[in-house]
Amino acid sequence: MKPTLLTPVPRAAKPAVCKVALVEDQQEIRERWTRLLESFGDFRCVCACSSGEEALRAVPAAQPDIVLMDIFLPGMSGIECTARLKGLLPQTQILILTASDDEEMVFPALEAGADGYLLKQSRPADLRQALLDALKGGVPMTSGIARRVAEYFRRRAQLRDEMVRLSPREKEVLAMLSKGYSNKEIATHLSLSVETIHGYLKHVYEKMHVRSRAEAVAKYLSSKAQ
Amino acid sequence: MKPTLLTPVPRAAKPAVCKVALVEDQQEIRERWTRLLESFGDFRCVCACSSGEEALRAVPAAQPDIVLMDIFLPGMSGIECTARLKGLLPQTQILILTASDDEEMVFPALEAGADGYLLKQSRPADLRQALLDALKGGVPMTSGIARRVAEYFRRRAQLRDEMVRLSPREKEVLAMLSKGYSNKEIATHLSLSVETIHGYLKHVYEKMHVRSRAEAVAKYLSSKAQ
DNA sequence: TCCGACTACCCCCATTTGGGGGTATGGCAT
DNA sequence: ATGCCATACCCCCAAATGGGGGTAGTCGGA
Repeated sequence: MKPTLLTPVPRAAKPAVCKVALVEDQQEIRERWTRLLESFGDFRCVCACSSGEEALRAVPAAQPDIVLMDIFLPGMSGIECTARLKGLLPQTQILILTASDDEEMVFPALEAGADGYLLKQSRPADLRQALLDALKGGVPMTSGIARRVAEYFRRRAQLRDEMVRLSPREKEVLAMLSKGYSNKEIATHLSLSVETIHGYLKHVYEKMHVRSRAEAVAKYLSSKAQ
Repeated sequence: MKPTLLTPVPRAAKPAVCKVALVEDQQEIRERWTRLLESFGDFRCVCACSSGEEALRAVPAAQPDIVLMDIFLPGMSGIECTARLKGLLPQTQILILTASDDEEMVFPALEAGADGYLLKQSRPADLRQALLDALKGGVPMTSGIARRVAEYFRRRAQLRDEMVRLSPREKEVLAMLSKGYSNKEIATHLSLSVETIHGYLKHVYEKMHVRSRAEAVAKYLSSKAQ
C-alpha cells in the first residue's frame, strides 16, 4: 500500500487511548471536561492546569497528544501559552476552547500555532469528533470561525500580493510615506524630483487600491504589524 | 543588619560557583566562551546549545543561573528563544550577546525579557563584571545601548502623553484618520460638519506635534503597535 | 527584435489639506 | 462668576495632494 499524500502529524505508534491535557482556570469547568473526556473511553486526561504558567511546567512532562486550552486565563494568556507550548511540543495538537467565537482572538491564536478553535458549548459528540480530527492532522473549527479565517487569509494574501507588486523604488517611497514625510521631503531624501515622487505615488495608490496617502500608510503599517 | 531596598532576583542559597548556559550557533565561539567562563573560577558552563530549539529542551534541565544568548541563530531567533526560556525559567538571568549593538534588536530583546545586552567584543573582565551584575539583579548593558534605551522609553512616554491629552472627540477623529478616511468621510460618519473635523484635526496635529495626516497616522499606529 | 517593466521627469487642474483667524454654547472647577 | 476647555460651526487662502495626460532611456526576456 502506498503512503497517502496527506501526511498527518508524525506521532508515536497509535496508543489505545489518547492523552489529553487541560488548561482552564475555572475548577468547575476543568472537572466537567475531565469527566467528559474520560467518558469517551478512548481519551484520558493526563494533566489539568489552572494557569498558563503551570501548563508550561507540567504539560511537557505529561507528553499529551492533545491540549485543550482556554483563552482567558489569569496571568499568561492562552494565546501566549499556546505559542510557548507549541515551541516545546511541536507535535502536540493544541485546541483553543472559548466561550464565544471572539473575533479578536481567532487570528492571534492561529498565529500562535493553535491547531483548532472550538466553542465551549459544543456538543460532546462534536467535541469528540474535533479531537479525532485534530489527531488526524485536521484543524477543527466552527464554521463561523472557518469562514472568518478564510477571509482573513485571503485578505492577507491579497495585501502581500499588493506589496510584492510594488517595484523597489515604489516600496522605498511607500516606506518614507509611512514615516510621515511629504512628497517634497521624500524627493529631497531620495535625490529625485517632486514630480517623480508624485508619479510613483500614483502607481503605488493604483496598485494598493487606495486613494490617499493616509489610506496607504494605514494599509502598509497594518500589513507589517502583528 | 537591615535588608537592602534593592531586592535582588530571588535565588536559592548562593552556590560557590555560578552555573551558566550558552546558546550560540558557532562552535568555535561557543568553545571560546566556555573556556573563558571556566577560567573565571567561580563560573561553570553547565550547558552549551547550538540552537534555540536545543536550548528550550536542554536549558530548563540544566537550571543555570545565567544564560548567555546569541541573537543570530539559525531557526528560532535568540529573541524568541529568550522569550520562551524566560517563561519557563523566570528567575534565570538571560544576557544577550551580540557582535554589534544592532539597534533593531535591542528593544525586542528587552521586551522578550532579556536581563542585559552585551557586546561579544567585551573584555573578559567586563564580561565577568556584567555576569556578577546580572546575578545581583542589575541589567548590564553597554553605555551606547543604555542611552538608546533611555531615549526609547522617554519617547514612548511622551507619545502616550500626547495621546492622553487628546479629547474623546479628537481621539475618535484620529482613529478614523488612521483608517484612511478623508475629512469628508469622517464628517459623514460622525454626523458633523467638515469644518468641525477640520478644526479637530488642527488641534490633534498641534497636540501631536505633526504637520500632516500621514505623519499623524504613522505616529498613532506605531504607538499602538508591538 | 520588440515588448514590457522600471526609472525619471514633465504639464495641467480639481480637490483636499493645513494653518490662520473667528463665534457660540455648555460644563466643570476655582 | 469667572475662567477654561471641549464641542461645534464658520471664513479665507496658500500649499499639498490626487488623477489625468505625456516623453524617454535602460534593461531583461520572449
